[in-house]
Amino acid sequence: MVIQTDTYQRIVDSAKDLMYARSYADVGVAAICDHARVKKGSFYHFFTSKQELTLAVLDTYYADYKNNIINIAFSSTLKPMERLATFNKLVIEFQQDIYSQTGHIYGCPFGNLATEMATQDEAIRQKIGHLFTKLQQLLHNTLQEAMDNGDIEPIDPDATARALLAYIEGTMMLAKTHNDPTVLQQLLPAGLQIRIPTTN
Amino acid sequence: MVIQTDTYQRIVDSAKDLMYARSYADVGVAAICDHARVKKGSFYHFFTSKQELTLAVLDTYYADYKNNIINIAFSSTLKPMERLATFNKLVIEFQQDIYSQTGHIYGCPFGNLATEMATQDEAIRQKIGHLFTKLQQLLHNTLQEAMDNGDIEPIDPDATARALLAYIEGTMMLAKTHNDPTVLQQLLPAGLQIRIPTTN
DNA sequence: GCTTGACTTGACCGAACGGTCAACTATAAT
DNA sequence: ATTATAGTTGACCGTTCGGTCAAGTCAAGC
Repeated sequence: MVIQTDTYQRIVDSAKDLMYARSYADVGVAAICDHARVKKGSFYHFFTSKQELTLAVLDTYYADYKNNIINIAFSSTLKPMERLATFNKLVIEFQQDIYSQTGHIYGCPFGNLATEMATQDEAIRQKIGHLFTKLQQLLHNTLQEAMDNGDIEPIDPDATARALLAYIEGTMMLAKTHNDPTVLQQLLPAGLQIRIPTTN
Repeated sequence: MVIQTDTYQRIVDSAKDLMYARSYADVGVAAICDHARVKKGSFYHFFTSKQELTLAVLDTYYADYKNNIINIAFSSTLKPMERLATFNKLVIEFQQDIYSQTGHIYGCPFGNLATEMATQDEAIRQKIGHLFTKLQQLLHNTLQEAMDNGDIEPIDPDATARALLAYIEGTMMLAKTHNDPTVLQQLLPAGLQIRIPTTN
């Protein structure tokens, strides 16, 4: 027999929205079930635990992120450094939209969950670690291409990619803390200037 | 009558340690009371709510931070950019110590709490926002002094200070997510190269 | 020595937590 | 038409949550 209902996805989608708006701990299984119009017993037919759901939520976060931001910004029709600028633009627009609708800056869904759960749940921490590594590789490849094209001076592309990721995440966190989208507008574009030179 | 016991401080200290190691939501009032060897009724003699305690905890976080890191690194006996390098060194040592003792990178106590609570609790969000602003001003003054001394080229000291703070916080978050102190060693020193030029 | 008020104690509250389960319905495959 | 199983339902579990409260202890101030 094949899957025949959309219950699984409704649960994941509800959890994704609720946990992003609030936090892992603040969103209970009951609240997720209510939002998804699903009974708790049905929830535990699809998931063995809240943790397992959260791992599935992370996949959906990433799929959304890839469809709505990565695939557009990191298009091969753009020059490498233009991709990074487009990425910044899309991130700012996304956060600005949420801010207009909710009055709150939500920040990065991966960063939020990692910060809350890293010392508590090893599986969740590792999963987010892998996702960050994938983002880092994307930035690395882009910087490498910019170097190869002579668009930027020679740098350490790996260290610079990690630094850029750290800068993006830190900017998101500051914007969330100040609940102010202009923080993103003022800081994110400057990230393109970050360079870590090769150490010889 | 004057305060005659150390109960208040035992509660704050316990909450500080537990919340830093775990999270706001994962540390209940009962756990804090157990750790502080205090009964719950006594807790509510000193605090009207868990939120009020958390605001007090933030003050203690900051006092510790100032005593152990800021006052040492930002000593006027050091040249401006040396202060930032010393700050990096002390932060790395602090996180490395915790990692050696617990096997976990805890990250920044302010960033952790802000990320978890910013959309949930306005008072906590604002308090951390103010603390970040204070740190930003410290960085600003240091960069300004470096500029005035001619140690660095002219930049936008305010934007650069905010960018540096974002970079530090993002680095802490990545190190926590990868649970790896070497992330700090590799990334933090490069933060001193961050420059945001003045926009004319 | 008595009063005052800071502090402590332990029992208690309703609500919410994550999770379980037996019974039931509906549907796909034979 | 029957069977097997995917999916649903609602009641229920023990535990913990943040918070309350009446009663009691204890020491400082008069």
